[in-house]
Amino acid sequence: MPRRTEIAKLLSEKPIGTEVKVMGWVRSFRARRFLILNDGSCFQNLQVIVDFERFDEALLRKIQFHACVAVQGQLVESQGKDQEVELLAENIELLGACPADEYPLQPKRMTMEFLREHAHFRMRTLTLNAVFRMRHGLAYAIHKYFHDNGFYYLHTPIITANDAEGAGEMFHVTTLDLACVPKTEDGQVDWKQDFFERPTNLTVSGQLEAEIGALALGKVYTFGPTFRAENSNTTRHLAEFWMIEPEMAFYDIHDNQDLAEDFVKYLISFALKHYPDELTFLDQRLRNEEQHLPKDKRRPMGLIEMLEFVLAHDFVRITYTEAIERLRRSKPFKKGRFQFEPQWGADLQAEHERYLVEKEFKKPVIVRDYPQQIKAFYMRQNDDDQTVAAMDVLFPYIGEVIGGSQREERHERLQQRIQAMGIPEKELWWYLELRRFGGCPHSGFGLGFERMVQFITGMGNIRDVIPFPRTPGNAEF
RNA sequence: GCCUCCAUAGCUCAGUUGGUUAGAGCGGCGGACUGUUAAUCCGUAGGUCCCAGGUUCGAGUCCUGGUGGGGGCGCCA
Repeated sequence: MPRRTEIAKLLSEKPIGTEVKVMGWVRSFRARRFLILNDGSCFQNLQVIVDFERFDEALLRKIQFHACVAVQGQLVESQGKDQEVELLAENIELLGACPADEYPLQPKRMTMEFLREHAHFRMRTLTLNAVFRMRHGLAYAIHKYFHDNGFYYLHTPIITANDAEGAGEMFHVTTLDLACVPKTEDGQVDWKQDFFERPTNLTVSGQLEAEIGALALGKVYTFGPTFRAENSNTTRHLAEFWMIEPEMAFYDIHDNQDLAEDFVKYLISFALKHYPDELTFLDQRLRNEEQHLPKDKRRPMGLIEMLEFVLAHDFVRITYTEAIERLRRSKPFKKGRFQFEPQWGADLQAEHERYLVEKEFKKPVIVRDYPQQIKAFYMRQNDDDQTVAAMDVLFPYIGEVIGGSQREERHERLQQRIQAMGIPEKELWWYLELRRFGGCPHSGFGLGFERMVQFITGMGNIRDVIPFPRTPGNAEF
């Protein structure tokens, strides 16, 4: 009895004439003769030829959609045209039945909304299968890119007492009994009795801690879960998402932009090179989806074509001030099509970003030097005293994929900003000390992992590129 | 948080100005078929029309409230 072989190995090595054993889930069983198996080792399936007269009728009946079977037999050259090799079944064993009259999934098109309600089965579908293989590949590519470029992977804390980052609403972390919260004499919550003896939260960013790393190791990056308790209901937001945050000593805002562009392009080229089967499928899927849309709502390019296009062109780099000028000269503004007026001092709205990326330049755009009043306290003030060295990388369809900045390394300036913005200075004592003791110019950015996966897979909703999405009111799986 | 749309068979949907017994395709189940690739063909079962209330002679259809979900905006990554 041969040992089990993974389908990926059979399809790449094609040991024709040998006796093999595979295990996998049934994708389809046509004419009681053609059994299509997938074992997750690759996106491709293996076709098994079943001579039904040689097998027990009761067994054949149980070979249903997504049932799990083990098949032993000889690998031969295929007579059909869509595969090179196939397996002639000599022995079939049912590992796990999947009664079709009760199983919610069906071998047909299902909506993403329906699949989300069956999240424990959904990655068995072709689309989610392709997405999560890609997600893995990109996670690997991220580590590889940074490792190959001399970065160190820094693990920043998930539980933090830092309340000053200002990146968003936070989830509280406590072991206190919520039904009976201990109070101090003046009626406040007595945090001294909590686990950490102070209020703590789930992190909204590892950036401030990454800066500690950068000022010792030179180039570091974080890659971990991040939490935002915002009541955001969009196709681009999650309450729990994964963020990549490189932080580099001696990098200014231009070095930062160079890195961001090179990094993102590396991820795209990695996907194109290593996941052609998945991308071809996702490309076709997107075409099929868009057939239901009116022509003007469809994407101008297919998925793969768009990825190649992004790789082939330099990202546009403009200042915020220039972006506002261009927006005010634009057709949609003159025709009153914008809901919000582009105005110096106000943040760019989603409609403005979309116009710049999809209409004006038709490629990714990096906007830098934003007004300081709309950006975070730690961003470095420019010499004009009005703007800060912030940058956002804007992509078609998903908008802001990266936000970053050169950090304010001058102690007095940073302290002034913290005071001006009313942030409790006491909590940031260690952050300020980084500027007093051996500080240096440094920069970094945050990339939303799921948004990148969304862009590369063409998925419209961010909930379909993370296995177990956390959104307001939803934590079932 | 704001705005908006949707909820009919297991799934995707149709259902006319309110009218009698609620439909299709796919899937399921039963059968035929030994080279299929979304197989095909024949047959068959399957419904609390999301929930509660209201208008009406009569509600899947209209109104109010609720629940669940989608999309847009804001916040951001």
